[in-house]
Amino acid sequence: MPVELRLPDGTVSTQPEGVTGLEAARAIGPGLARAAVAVSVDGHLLDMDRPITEGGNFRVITLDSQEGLDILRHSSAHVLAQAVLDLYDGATFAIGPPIEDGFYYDFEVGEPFTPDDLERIEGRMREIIEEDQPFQRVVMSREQALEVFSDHKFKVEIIEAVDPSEGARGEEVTAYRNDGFIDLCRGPHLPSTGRIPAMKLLRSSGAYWRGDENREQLQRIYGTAWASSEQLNQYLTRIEEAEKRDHRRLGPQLDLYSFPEELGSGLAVWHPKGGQLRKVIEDHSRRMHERFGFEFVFSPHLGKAELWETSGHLDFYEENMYPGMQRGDDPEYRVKPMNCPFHVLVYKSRGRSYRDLPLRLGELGGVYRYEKSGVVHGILRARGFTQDDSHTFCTGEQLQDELVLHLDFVLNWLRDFGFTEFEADLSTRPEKVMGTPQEWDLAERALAEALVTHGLDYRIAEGEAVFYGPKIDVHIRDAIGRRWQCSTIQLDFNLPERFELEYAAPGNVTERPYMIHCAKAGSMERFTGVLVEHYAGAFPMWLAPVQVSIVPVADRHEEYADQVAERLRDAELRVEVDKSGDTVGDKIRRALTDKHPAVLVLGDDDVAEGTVGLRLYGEDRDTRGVPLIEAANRLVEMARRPS
RNA sequence: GCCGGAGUAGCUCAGUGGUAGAGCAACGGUUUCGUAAACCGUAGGCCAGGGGUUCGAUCCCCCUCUCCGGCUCCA
Repeated sequence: MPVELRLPDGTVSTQPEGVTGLEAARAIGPGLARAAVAVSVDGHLLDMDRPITEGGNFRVITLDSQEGLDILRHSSAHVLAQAVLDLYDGATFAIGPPIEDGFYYDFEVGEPFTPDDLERIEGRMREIIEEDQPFQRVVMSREQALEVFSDHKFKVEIIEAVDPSEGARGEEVTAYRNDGFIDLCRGPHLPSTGRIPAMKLLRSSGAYWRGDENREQLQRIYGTAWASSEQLNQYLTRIEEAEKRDHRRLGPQLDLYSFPEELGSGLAVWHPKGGQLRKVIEDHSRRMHERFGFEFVFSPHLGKAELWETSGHLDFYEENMYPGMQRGDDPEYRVKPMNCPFHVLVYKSRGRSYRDLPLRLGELGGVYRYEKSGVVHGILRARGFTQDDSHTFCTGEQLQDELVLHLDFVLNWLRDFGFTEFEADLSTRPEKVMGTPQEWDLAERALAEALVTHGLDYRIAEGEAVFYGPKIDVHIRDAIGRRWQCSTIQLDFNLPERFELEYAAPGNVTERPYMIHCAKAGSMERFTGVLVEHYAGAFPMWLAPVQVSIVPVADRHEEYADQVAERLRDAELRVEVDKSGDTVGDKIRRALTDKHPAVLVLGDDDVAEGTVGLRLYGEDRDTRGVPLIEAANRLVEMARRPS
């Protein structure tokens, strides 16, 4: 019986039963058939030489699509494993999936790989690609597979983990063979190794088997593969560009902050320009908090260990806390890793009535967490940082509206800083929890509704919530498409319980309030670091530490430059006058490399006419003879902060 | 915390088992200049820290600290 293949344009291609993907593609066009790496029937990907037995929606997969690239990278990972097994006696292999922009493969070998090893392996891979070995799909029983892979313990573990209850297929295992190499794999693969157009190994590192730090540490090799060497080069350039945005490089370069070795790992000092930047961000945070009905509180950096026992942090968070400190017979104290217990104490400072609720308490609170030494990463992951933290106490009836308000706050906040793409995760109940199933249902539903109210796309992270309540994490995409987690809205059934929080409900019934933790920027340090990378250091004018650089052409223009500066400072602009003895070109170059949004060049004509030469960052031309008033108005307009 | 790599002037980097080098920045002088680097000069170093091997260590070995790439974790 012939199979009917519905092409993406709606036409139907009727083919004999058992037609291969390659033949079907050829029927559409020989060029397409040459470019094809796999076909898709009703969403199922098949190798080019697999017979098609049932019709459906048919697509030819080429390297122009993400699916095609995934196949390319998966096949590249196989070639990587093949090369490693060829070159290293006793090496065994674990898993090797395609990932964003590339692939990796995990190995167990005697010695970790060195950069020289990578070169050798890449050389062997090129030979395999040159030999154009066909990938052959092999179907075998579990028993056969266990036999074939008996020397490879990780493969055996994978085969044994295949759930036989998954219908008839559960007893079958597929693998792909090329030359003497065979690897377990669902496929599909490229028709042959020669179909890998461009590939490069990037680095090696350690990685735990199954991501479990208690299990074997394997050696992972990362690589990338692309449809052409142009695309590969573009990708490598993109990596370089991303490196130039690195906040650890740009921050010190722009004199924002630094990480003195004497200070300690994960700790930064903020320089005046970084301080200015943070002040603008934090001022905006305070204004927004007030606008959304939050009240500011302050709390100390440490508190009695007993407080952290009551809050439960010493049970579930101690490994992230700095050790206790104690003097003589005084009680032990702990530096705070979170602000919540303090805000709870504010709540408890007097009896509360339903009329007090919702009570929204906010603080830019400095916290300290003992991060594992391998994870600190500039100001994106520090040991001391400042949360724009808030804790809202409300009744059950208020919960829904409060969540909507918090999410509204978060999104407004992020938009003000130029982020437009958001993705949310809704983390739901894990196995062990505080709170009743009814409470969790209520809370998860309330969070989901808040997300829907804002028309925000979200993913449900099943079972990923912490034990004390479900939460929403909001992720942003930056200018070059990277995803960052900043904001979080977290419900808490635990602390109100542990601290026995209460309020008097109407009719003088005692009730327990709900509690919502919320961070908008997350940490001021991380958020600032993300902004540095997002804008590559060239901040929008309202954020820029120096908004206007004034460049007098010669010494005799300095007096006028001071006058202009004063005029602009009166208009609340942040202005610097460059009085170094350097040439005009040099001074302009410095202002531009420091990424100042505006440069005013002042010479004889300007002194005579009361004008300025205006040059804006990102524009490679300048405008001469702009009247000072006009320039000032324009700059003030550009520097306006989001209201 | 784990695996690997690295640490030389403020920054970017050369360098060698035998007294430490460049460019930029800094400082001094000359230049006073109209849109991305004027010229001359000066100074700057416990070669991350500590131990060892050696006649001699910045270089070789060990430990510690810090950073980088990952894993795990995460604001």
